[in-house]
Amino acid sequence: MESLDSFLVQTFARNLKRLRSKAGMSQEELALKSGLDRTYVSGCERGVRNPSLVSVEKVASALGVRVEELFVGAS
Amino acid sequence: MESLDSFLVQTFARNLKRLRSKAGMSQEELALKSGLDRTYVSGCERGVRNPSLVSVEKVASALGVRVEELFVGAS
DNA sequence: CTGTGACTTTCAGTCCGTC
DNA sequence: CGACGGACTGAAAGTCACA
Repeated sequence: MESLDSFLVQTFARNLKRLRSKAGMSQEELALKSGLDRTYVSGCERGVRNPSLVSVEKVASALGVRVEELFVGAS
Repeated sequence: MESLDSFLVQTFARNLKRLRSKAGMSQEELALKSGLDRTYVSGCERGVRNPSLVSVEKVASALGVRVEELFVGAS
């Protein structure tokens, strides 16, 4: 699948990957904790998914970070 | 329609309304500038819509604010 | 452990209105 | 000007087998 050309989506993707790694979690663990599918998390990190706020909230909660953290670098 | 029970959606709703008012724009003007539908903007402000990141990016751009501003108060 | 294509179901997002 | 409803279309949500 092709990655989306939205700057916000790509920023979210990078931060998600960064924060998940920092937390020492695998995509699979994050998926489990957030109640999302492993392949969906994968798609979000690659910037090929355009998640809704409800999905954003789920991963932020699972990572134990504030939502703003997932958007750092978005101007 | 019923309002969503997502904290992030409600936070976004409040901030959107606040920032739009501050900018002195009507919902219709914001809709036009962002390329979204008038009724959709209304739904977002009432917290009955669950926007995607692409839509969030559109309204932030139209309002001339950083994305983080739309999530102020979300912990 | 992660990427990916294909797929079905649900809902984001539009457009027509009324009050 | 804004809340709200109905009907619609395209895209997001959610899942799977396989690389």
